[in-house]
Amino acid sequence: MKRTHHCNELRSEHIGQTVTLTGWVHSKRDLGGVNFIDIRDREGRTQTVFDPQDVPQAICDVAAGLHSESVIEVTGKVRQRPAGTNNDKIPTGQVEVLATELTVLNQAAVLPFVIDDPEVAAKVNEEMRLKYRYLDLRRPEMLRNMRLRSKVAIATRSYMDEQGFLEIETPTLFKSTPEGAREFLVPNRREPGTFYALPQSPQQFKQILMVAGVEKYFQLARCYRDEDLRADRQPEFTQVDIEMSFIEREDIYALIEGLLKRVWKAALDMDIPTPFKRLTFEEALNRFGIDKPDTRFGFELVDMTEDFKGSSFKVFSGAVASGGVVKAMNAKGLACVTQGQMETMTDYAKSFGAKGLAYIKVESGEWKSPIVKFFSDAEKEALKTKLQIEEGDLILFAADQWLTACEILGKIRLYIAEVLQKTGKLTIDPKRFDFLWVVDFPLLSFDKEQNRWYSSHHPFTSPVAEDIPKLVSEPKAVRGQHYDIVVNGVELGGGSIRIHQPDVQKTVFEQVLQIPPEETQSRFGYMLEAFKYGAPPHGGIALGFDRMIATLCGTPSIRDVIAFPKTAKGTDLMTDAPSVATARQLKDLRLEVKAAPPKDQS
RNA sequence: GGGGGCGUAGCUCAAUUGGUUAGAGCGCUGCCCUGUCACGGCAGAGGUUACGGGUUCGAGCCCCGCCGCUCCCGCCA
Repeated sequence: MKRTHHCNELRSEHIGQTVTLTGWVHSKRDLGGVNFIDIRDREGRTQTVFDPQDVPQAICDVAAGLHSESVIEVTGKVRQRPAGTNNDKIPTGQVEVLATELTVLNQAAVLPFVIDDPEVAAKVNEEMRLKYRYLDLRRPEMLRNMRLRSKVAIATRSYMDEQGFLEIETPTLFKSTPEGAREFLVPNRREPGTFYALPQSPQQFKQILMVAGVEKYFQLARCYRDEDLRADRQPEFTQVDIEMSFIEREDIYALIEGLLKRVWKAALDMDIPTPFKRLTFEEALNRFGIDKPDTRFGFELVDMTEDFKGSSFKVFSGAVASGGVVKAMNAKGLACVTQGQMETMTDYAKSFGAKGLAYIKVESGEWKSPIVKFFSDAEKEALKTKLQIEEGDLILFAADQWLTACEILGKIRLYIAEVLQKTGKLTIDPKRFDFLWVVDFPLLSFDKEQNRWYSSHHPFTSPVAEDIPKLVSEPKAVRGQHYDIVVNGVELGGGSIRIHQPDVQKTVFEQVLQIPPEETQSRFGYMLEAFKYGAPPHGGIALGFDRMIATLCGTPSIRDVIAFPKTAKGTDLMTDAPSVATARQLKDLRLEVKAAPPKDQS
């Protein structure tokens, strides 16, 4: 190509030069005689002029017939724009290119949707944007996201390299380990009836790399999980996967704080303060009702258990009597909620397992509530003091087992913040990033349905050393050496110090998680084996790369930061994947499909 | 697996309580226009109201089903 400059390059100092630009027809203004065409490439845009007084009519005619988004090559002389016609909106607005030659490299058909007007384009249905992803990605907003993603990937690599880490790739055709997330299976043609699985993460390989003496590993790893999707979940996604040997939790905190500092600087030119705050799991739940608190606004939860344990309001005292708690939250200034909004909130709370949502509205100096008549003066006084109740407040309650009560109010807290933001009563600075570590998670959680303990994080998480004796006798009390990194209520990542002693690992698998020994052997035998031959103490972390980019870009959906994302049902609207396999393919794999073929949709 | 929202012209949206020929802006086509940059002006084309049933004298609107997109719960060690 003869391109001499990109479309965001020409300035006054180029006046007089003959240049060639290539790019897309961004917009066209045909004034009957003179014709202006803004040519755009990924860097920006430049105005070109087709004036019949200066160029042959034939060229002007071709220019006049161009559709938006056609690809052209324009050669001409850079000149100062006539006085009063500068365009301050674009950096090249001082000059224009007087075209002398025009080549149409690709005449574009009429577009399915406009992409030159950012406001209109931003409203286009996502279905349309996904089907014509190549058009959507041409929008400057999307291009910016892709650029930022690239910058962050490179900053990550350079930081990790400086810290002495090796970037090592691990297989994506892996062994099926049917625990945790559902896996994508890949049939093995060489031995029909056997399957690979796509890894949910490189967890086991990175630990093996530690046994292999790598000491410091990282990878921008693609991970696959066949679970239902959300705005922040895709069936395939990218993790910044990290593992180190001979370290403790503090080493990981310092490493990641340094990495995020570098990333925020590279992406947003922001200096984020370190070290980050730390919250225990218990404190996070107690104050915010969630293990990934958004600390950019108040409405913290308050414990009222002691004050209501003897209450004549049986819903509260009953909950305490059966080992539960009473939690309250002051939604400052929200007494104005309508009955309808209150019902919506109650339904919302019920969807998380609440039996109801008790409340007090403080209006005209009065406590308006169906339950306040059951409260003693002492109870009212306790509420007033602990919750700092004032005129116009709305108090919400949850009385249940500790975790449930906290989580219900935690969800309501987020819901309220969202409502207040929409109505403009709460403003959060978009440039504010509240980082924090959540630590001291319980190693195990109990599954009531299956009547057994399962790993809160994963079965390789090391218990806090002094808790190891309690593994079998008192599983509930064992703390894990697990940590999560959280920003603005988004779980950016999590990790742990791992178990490196085969006997402890075996105890966890067989005695705590009660996986039968033969199953342990077939699924994790190679790890237990590897740990026999000199496994260093090690630990690591994985950061959700897509979520991190989405946070940096200020978008709630990771689809906006993935070039070719899938829909909520896991389909690719551009290529129409997944699709049926041919009879020949199935025969090779010795697979028979029993499901009815999908219905054609119109 | 469950719940909510949406689906009307190429795009974004209207369409009173179920009532005449389903409208607007942008885009598109044609004509006019020599300094625009969201250029402007005139004219025009464009609809199986996602799809399939039903109720009704009459359905974009009500009911049932179905497909797609989306948000949430479950799920995501």
